[in-house]
Amino acid sequence: MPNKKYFKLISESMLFAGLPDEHINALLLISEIRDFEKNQLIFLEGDKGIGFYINVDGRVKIFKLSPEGKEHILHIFGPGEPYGEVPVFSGKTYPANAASIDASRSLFFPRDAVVALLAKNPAIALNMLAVLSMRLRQFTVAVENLSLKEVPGRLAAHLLMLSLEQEKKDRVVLNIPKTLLASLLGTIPETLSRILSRMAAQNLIEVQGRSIRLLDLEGLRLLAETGRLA
Amino acid sequence: MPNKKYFKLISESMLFAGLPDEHINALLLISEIRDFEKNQLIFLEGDKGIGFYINVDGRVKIFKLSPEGKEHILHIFGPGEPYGEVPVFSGKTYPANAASIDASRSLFFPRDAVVALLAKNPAIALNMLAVLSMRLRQFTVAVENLSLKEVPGRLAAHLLMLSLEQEKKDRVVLNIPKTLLASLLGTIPETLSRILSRMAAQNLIEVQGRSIRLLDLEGLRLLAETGRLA
DNA sequence: GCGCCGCATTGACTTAGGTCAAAAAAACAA
DNA sequence: TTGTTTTTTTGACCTAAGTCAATGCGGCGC
Repeated sequence: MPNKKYFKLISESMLFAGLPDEHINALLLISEIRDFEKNQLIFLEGDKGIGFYINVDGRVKIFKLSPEGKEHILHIFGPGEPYGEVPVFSGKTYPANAASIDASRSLFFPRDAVVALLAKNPAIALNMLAVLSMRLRQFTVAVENLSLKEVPGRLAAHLLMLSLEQEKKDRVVLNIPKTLLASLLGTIPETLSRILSRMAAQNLIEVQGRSIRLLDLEGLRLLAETGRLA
Repeated sequence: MPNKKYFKLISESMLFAGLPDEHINALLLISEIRDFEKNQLIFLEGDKGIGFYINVDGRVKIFKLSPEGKEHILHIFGPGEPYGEVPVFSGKTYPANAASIDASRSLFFPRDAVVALLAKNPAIALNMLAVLSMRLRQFTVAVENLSLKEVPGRLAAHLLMLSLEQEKKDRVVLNIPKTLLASLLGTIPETLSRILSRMAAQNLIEVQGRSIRLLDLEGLRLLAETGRLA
C-alpha cells in the first residue's frame, strides 16, 4: 500500500503537522495524486481556486510575470510543502502562477471536500491558521529585504539561511541554478555573478560552481544585518 | 450601553463578518478597549504576541525599520480592520512594529481566549482563514510591486486604487502626509515629490496639496501596468 | 572527436533613485 | 500677528544595479 508514503508526507507537512491519525486519514481520502513533467504549468494567476496542493516529489515554483514577460519567482517549494491554498479560503482566484521545475508529483485537495472537513474538525483549522500566519511572517521578511536591503545583504542572508538548513555550517551547496537564485533574490544573473565575485574578493566566501564556502561567518552576518557591502 | 457600537464594529469587521450574534457577543466579552495617543507605539517587532487588535477609531501603521532607522510602512489600517493577528496562531512574536498615526482606539483580543473560542466554533476559524489568505495575497502583490515595478508605476497603481475606494473617480484626496505615502510606496519623500511633478508635467495628474486630480485615467492605467514612465 | 545549447561570467554603458543640504511653503501655537 | 515646527520641494551629486552584447564554459548527444 503506497498510501503509507502519502500518510507520512501529510503528517509531516507544515500544513498538517501534529494532527491525530484519523484526521490525516480523512485528508488522505479526499486527496488526488497529480503528476507533472518538467516545466509544466500547474495553475495560472487568475484561475479559479478549486483546491490546493502539497508537493510530494520534485520542486515547484510560484511566480509572477511582469508586463514585459520577465518572470519573478516568489517561492520554490520542495517535498512536503503546500501551495495554492490561498484562494481555497478566500474563495477567489490564484494570486500567482505555479509550475513544476523538475518532473514532480503533488497531492491535490479539492476545495469543497476540504471546507467540509474543516467545519467538522476545528483542530485542523487551527493548525492551518498557524501555518498561514507563519507564511505571512515570511512575506513580511521578504518585503523588508526587498525594500530595505541591497542585493549583497539579501544574498548574505540567504546563504546564512541555507547554512542553517544544511548541516555543514561553513559550506552550502545550491540546489538550484544561479539564474533561479538571482530571481529568488529579486535581481538578475549578471548582478548576482558580480556580487559573488565581489564577496569572494573580500574573503567572505569562496565559490566553486554551486558549492560555496563561507569563510567569514561574522562578516556575512554583519552584511546581512546592515545590508551593505563595504 | 456603548457596547452596541463595538458589537456593530465587530460584526462588520473583515475578520468576523457574517457570524451569528451569539458569537459576536462572545467576542465582545473577551475584548478590551485600548486607547492610544498620536504616534504611540502599540507593539514592537519581536514582542511576544499576546493577542490581536481590531482598530476602532483613527489609523494605525504597521512598519519595519531598516538598520539605519529608516521606516518602511507595510500597512495602514483604518476602523474595522484587524492587525497583529499573525502571532496569535503562529505562537511566535510580532513580525513588525505597530504604532498609531492619530489618536486612536482599538479593541484588544487576548490570545488564549481567542484560541479557546475558535476551538469551539469552526465557522469563526474558517472566516479567519479567509482573512489571512487575503492578506497573504496582498503581500504577494506588494512583493510583486517592489520587485517588478518602479516607483512611478507603484504610485500610479496606488492612485488608481484610491480612486476606486473613494467614490469620486477622477479625484483622490490623500488622507496621509506625502512623507507617509512615500514610505508606503517603498521610497522617500524627495523621490515622491519629483515623480509627482513629472507626472503632472505629462498631464497625467494635477496636484493641489493633498488633493490630486486624475487627468488621464488611461495613461495612469498603462503606467501601472508597464511600471515605467515615458 | 565535434558541434550545440544552456548556464555563467565580464565589460561598457545608462539610469532610477538614493543622499545631503538648503530653501520654500504650510501648519500650528502662543 | 509672529515665531516655531513640520511638511514639501528643489538642486547637485553619487551609486547600485539594470541593459545590451560578447565571450567563456561545461555537459551531452551523436
